[in-house]
Amino acid sequence: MGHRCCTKQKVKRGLWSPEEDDKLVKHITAHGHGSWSSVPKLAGLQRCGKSCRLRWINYLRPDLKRGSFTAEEEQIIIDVHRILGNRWAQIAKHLPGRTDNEVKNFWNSCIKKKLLSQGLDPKTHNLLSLRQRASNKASCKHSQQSSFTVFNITSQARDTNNTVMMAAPVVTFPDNQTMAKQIPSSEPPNPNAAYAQNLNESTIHPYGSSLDTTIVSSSSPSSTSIQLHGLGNMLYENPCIWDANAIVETIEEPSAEGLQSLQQDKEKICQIGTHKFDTDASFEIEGGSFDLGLLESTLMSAAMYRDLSCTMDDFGWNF
DNA sequence: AAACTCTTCAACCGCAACATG
DNA sequence: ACATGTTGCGGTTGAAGAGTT
Repeated sequence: MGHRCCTKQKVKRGLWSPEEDDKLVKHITAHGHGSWSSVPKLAGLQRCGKSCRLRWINYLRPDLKRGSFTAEEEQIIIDVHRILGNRWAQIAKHLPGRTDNEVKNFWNSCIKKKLLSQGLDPKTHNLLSLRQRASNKASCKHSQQSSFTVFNITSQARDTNNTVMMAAPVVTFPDNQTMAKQIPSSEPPNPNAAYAQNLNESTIHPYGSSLDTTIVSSSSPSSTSIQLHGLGNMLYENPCIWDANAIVETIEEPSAEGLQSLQQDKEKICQIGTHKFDTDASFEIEGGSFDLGLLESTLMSAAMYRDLSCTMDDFGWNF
């Protein structure tokens, strides 16, 4: 069964031969593609227009970048995917010379596995529950890591005096300290309302991190304030993480040594270089210097993965 | 060396949105 | 308003090559 556009004609399918490529390139270079449905006839090809279009876009276009993806490109894909999900065409727009098909294939063959091996759900970028991770581990040959990054902030931020630029540390926890608990969802039906509510009210717990992060203001689209609290909230009052898909699991009370270690982490985070922040300090993240890595760990994974596609479109990705 | 399994990625499929008459 | 054609997209398939037994 061929495409609807070419059911009347006899068309060739499958891989393209160099001769066919040559015909297509010559035709489009000389005349442009115009209406794709007319291209096969004009170019002397026994293909349907759809197939010609695909071949040109994914393989023959002169502006295509060939070869493996760089680490930088990979990071862009991960970051943008975290926000947009499987919108390959949108993601590809952030990678000059790459096609949606290429990005999709790279995701499915490489990045997906990499995230799984790090204990992250490739759909949501949240941490997998213990059960999910266990089942994944059984099928993943390369998941021998004893710890993984759960909170990776690379953004620049200013302290309350608006003077000090900081780079927050990466905080990792060993596997045996990872736990997840689902907050019972009483989600309003309107995703925009849910998003607004999350931004304005909800407390986000970067799972496994010693930071308790609260969005305290979102009045301006170009800036977001994030407040850092102490550990106690997370560990005792609301020991939980937003995770729409997670299986509910019990959180064990931390041991005395664990608490001490967490307190040390807390102090480390508040002590950046020579500058010491109050543990309840607020940091304002400017839109211009807002790194996707921050988005990753705070806003998105926690608040937005509830099918907020309409909100995503309004996000205005202007790199 | 042969058989089998796994991985990659080009190409296909079906659907939705849009354009045109 | 409707029918038809075109374009673009995301999910899926399967051939080919690489790796393993």
